Amino acid sequence: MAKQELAKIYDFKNTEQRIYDWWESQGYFQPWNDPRKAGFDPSIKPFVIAMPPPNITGRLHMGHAITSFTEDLMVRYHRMKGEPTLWVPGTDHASIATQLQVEKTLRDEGSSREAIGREAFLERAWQWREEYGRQIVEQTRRLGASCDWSRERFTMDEGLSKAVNEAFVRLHEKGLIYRGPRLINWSPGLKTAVSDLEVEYSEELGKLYYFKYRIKGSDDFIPVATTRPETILADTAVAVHPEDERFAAFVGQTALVPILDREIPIIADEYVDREFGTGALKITPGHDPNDYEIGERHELPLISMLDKEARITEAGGPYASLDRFEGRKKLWADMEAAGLTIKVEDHMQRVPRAQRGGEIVEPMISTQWFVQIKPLADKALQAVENDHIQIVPERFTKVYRNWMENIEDWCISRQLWWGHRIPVWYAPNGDMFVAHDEDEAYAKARAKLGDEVTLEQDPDTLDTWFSSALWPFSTLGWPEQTPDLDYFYPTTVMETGYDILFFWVARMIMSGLEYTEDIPFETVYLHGMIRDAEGRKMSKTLGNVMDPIDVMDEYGTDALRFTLLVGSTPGQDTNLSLDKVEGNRNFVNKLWNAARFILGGLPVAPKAAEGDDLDWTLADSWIWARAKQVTRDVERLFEGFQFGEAGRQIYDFFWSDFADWYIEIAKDQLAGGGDRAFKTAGLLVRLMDLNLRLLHPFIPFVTEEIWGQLKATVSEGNPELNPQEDGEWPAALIVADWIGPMKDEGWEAERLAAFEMFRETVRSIRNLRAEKNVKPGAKLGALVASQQHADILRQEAGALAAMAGLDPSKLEISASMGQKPDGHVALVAGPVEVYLPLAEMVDPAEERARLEAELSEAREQIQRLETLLGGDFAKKAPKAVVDKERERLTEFQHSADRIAAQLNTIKD
RNA sequence: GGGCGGGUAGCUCAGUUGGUUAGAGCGCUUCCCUUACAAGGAAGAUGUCGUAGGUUCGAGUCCUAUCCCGCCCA
Repeated sequence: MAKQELAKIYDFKNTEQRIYDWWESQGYFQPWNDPRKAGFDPSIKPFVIAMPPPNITGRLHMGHAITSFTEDLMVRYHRMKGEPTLWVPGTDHASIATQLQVEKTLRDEGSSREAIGREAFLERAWQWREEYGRQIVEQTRRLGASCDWSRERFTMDEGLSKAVNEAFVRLHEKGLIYRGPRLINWSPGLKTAVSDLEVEYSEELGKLYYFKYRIKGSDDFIPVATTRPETILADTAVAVHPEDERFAAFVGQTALVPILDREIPIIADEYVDREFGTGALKITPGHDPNDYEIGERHELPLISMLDKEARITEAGGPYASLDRFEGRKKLWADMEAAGLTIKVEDHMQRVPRAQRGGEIVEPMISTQWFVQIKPLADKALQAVENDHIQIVPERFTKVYRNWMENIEDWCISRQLWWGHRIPVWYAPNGDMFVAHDEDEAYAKARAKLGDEVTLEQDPDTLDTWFSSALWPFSTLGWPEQTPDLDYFYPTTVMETGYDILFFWVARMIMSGLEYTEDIPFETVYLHGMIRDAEGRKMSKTLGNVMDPIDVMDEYGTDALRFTLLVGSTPGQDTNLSLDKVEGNRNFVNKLWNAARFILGGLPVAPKAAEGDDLDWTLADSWIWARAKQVTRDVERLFEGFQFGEAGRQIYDFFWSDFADWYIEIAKDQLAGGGDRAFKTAGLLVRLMDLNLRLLHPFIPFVTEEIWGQLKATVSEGNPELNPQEDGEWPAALIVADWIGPMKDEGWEAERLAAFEMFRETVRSIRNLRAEKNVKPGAKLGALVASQQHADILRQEAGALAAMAGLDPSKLEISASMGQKPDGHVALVAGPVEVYLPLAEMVDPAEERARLEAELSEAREQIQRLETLLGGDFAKKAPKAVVDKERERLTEFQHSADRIAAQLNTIKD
C-alpha cells in the first residue's frame, strides 16, 4: 500500500471493499497449515469454526451480523496467535422457508407448485438459491468475515446430500429410524408435518365450551368442558379423576357422543384435573397429545376426523368436508338445538401455532419417519456432563440437560418438495428399500423381487435440521475420510444464538457422536438476541427492524461490529440503537485521527538518535506499563470468552489514556526535537501498532488501513522507528502477531502511581481554572510544592505546564513552600500543593468556603478511616488491604494539614 | 407448575475470585472551532446498586425470603 495524505475523516466507503478484496486475494482467509498445501504438518492443532449457515431466503439480519462478527473476532484472534485457522462458510437450503418463498413468487405469477409439478418447481427453487445464495454471500463479505470461501458449502451440495443419505441409512440399519403412524403436529397451511420444536404456543383468549355427555340408558349426563368442541366428533372416552366422588358412579358406564350417538366408555385416570372445567374430560386420542397418552394407557381406539387440509373427514358423519372452524360452529349449533349445551365462557388458552406461517397446528395421526432419539440423546448428554463439550455461558448446560432428559422421538419427514428426498424406495408390493441412492435401491430390490421390479422413491423430504445436524463434519467431506476431515475435525468452537440450542446445537452433538464417534466441537459459545433500543424484539409488524446492511452503509462496518461486540455479554440479549453505533463510528474516527497525528509528525521527527539512549519520561513509562496491563486483561478476558469486556478495556486504554494523555504529553516531548523527540516518536509508533493489533479482531477494516499506512510511512521515512521485534514488518495486520500478555518487570507500580499523582495535579489546576473562568489560552504562572514528588515534578515540568496551561518560565517547583505567597489561590491535590497567581480573582470569602469544604471532606474521610482502622478490620483483613487504607489515612491527614494551613493564611 | 436471566446515574448498559469513596456511552450544565480529531477538547452535576433479612472485619458481588420485567420448558 502506498503512503498518502490521510483524510480528516475516515472514509470507510472507500476502504472496506478494497481491504477485503486484498485480504482475500492474498489468501489470508485460508489456514496457513493446510492439508491441501505443500509442507503440511498434521501435528499442529488448528482453530476451526463451522459458520452457522444462513438460510437462503433473503437478507442477513442483525442475528447473522453478531454471529459473523463474534466468529470473525475469534478467528482473527487465533489467526494472529499463529494458529492454523479455518472458518468454513456456507448456506442452508431451509426447506420450509424457501419453499414458501418460491411458492409465493409462483402465486404472484398466477401459478402454483402443483400446477408446474415437482421437477419444474425444484428448478425454480434452485434458481432462487442461485440468486439469494449469492446475495447472502456478498452480504457476509461486507461484514468482514475472514472465512475460507474456497471451502464454501451449501446443505444441498452433492457431497452434503450424500452425507444426509449416509446418515439416514446408518440410523436405519441400527434400527434408530422407523416409519409409522403417530400423533404428530400437522400444519394445514404448509400441508406438512412439523416437529415439536417447530410449534410455538401463544396465550390467546378463546372459549371454554361446557356441554352434556349423555349416559347410555339413563336421562343422566356428565358435564364436560372443552376448548375445541369440533373434536367431540373423534372422542373415544370420557375421563374423570379416580378419586372424584362427583363422578365415581359413572365410571364403567357408557356415554353417547353428541349428535353422532357413538358409544364410548367412561374411564378413570389420574391425569384428569378435577379443578379444571367441570372436572370431567373428553378424550380425543387422535387429536391431542395428552389424550393420546391416556388412550394408550386405556387401549382406546384412535379416530382421525381431520384431513390434510384440516377439513372434517367421514368420521365426522354429517359434518364431513367442513373446515375445522366451520365444523365447530355447526356442531355447536346443532348441540344447542338438541339441548346438549350448558354454557360458553371466555378462557385463556395455549394455542399451538406453526413457527413458520403462524397458523394453528393440528395434532393428528399421520404416518411419518421418526428418529428414535433416546440412545442419541444419552450420549449427547454425557458428552456435556463429562466436560468433553463446554457450553458458554455455563448456565445453558442446565437447559441442555433438561431438554435432553425429556426428549421425544424426532419426526423428520416433511411433505415438502425442496429438501433432501428421503432415501427410501417402495416396490409395488409395499416392500421398502433404504439405500444410499437409486441404483443401490434397485440392486437390493432386484435381488429380492426380480429384475422386473419398479420402484417409487418416498415423495417426502427430510427436516432441514437433519442435514444441518451434520454441518460440522459434512462440510469437511464426511462420510469420506478426507484430509480436511482428518485434520480440522472435531472443530473448535460452535458459536450461535441460544435460540437454536435445541434445534441445532443439540442435534449436531447427537449426530457428531453417532456418525463420527467424536464430539463435533469442543466449545459451544452462545450469544444473545439483538433487540431494538427499548429491548423489544425486532419484527416487521412493529417496524423496528434494523438492517445491518443499512447501518453499515451509514456508519461503516467497523462501527456496527464494535457496537455489537462490545455491547454484548455472552448469552445475554443486547439492545441496539443507532446512537451507540454513532458513538462507535466516532471511536473509529478517533483512532483514525490519532494515526493522522502520529503519521503526520513522522516526516519532521528526527530520523535517528544522536547521543546515548535517553531514559523514558514519566509519561513514557506510564503508558507502557498501562499497555502491559491491558494486554494481560485482554488475554484473560479473551480466554474467558468475555469479548465485550476486552473491547471496552482496549477502548478505554486507547481513548482515555493513550489519546487524552499520552499523545497530548507527547506533543510537548516532540516539540523540543532531538533525541527526546526521536524516542517519543518511536514510542508513539509502537503504541499505535499495539493498539491496532489489539483492536483488529474488533474493527478489522480501519485497523488494517491505518496499519498499512503506518508500515509504509515508517519503513520508507523512519526505518529506525520500526517497532517490530525482529525488524521485519508482517505482510498485513490480519496476519501480524497477536500481542499476548506482557509481564511486569517490577518498576511499573511506582510509575503508575507517580503518573496518577501527576494527572491529579493537572486535573486540580484545570478544575480551578474552569471555576475561576480563566481563559483557556491564558498561561498561568504557578508555585508547586510537594515533599515527596518535587523531583519527579521538576523532571516533568514541561509536561505539567503543557497539560495544565502553565507558563513554563513562571513555574516553580519545590519540596516545600517556605512562605505562603500573597495574591495566590491555593489548592491541594493529594500530596501536592499548588498556588496560582490569580490575585485579581481572589475573593477571600469564596476561597475560605472552598477550602473549608475541602477540609471537611478530608476530615470526614479521616474520621471514616480511623473508625475503620480502629475496628476488627485492622485485625482480620489481609495486611495489604489494611496497609492500603492506612496509607490513605496518612494522605488525608497530610491534605487536611495543608488545607488548614492555607486557611490560616487567607486574609479576611 | 419447573427452570433461567434481568432489575445499578435521566436512558442503554459494564462491573474478574467479596476489599471498603460504584464505572462507561448517550443525554444534561459551563467553557473552548488550541496547528490529529467539533464525529473533537476541558471542567462539572447525577446513584437508598428492586425490597427485607442474613453471613462477614467488609456485600452491587455470597445465602434466604419477597416483588416486578423477560425468556425457555411442561
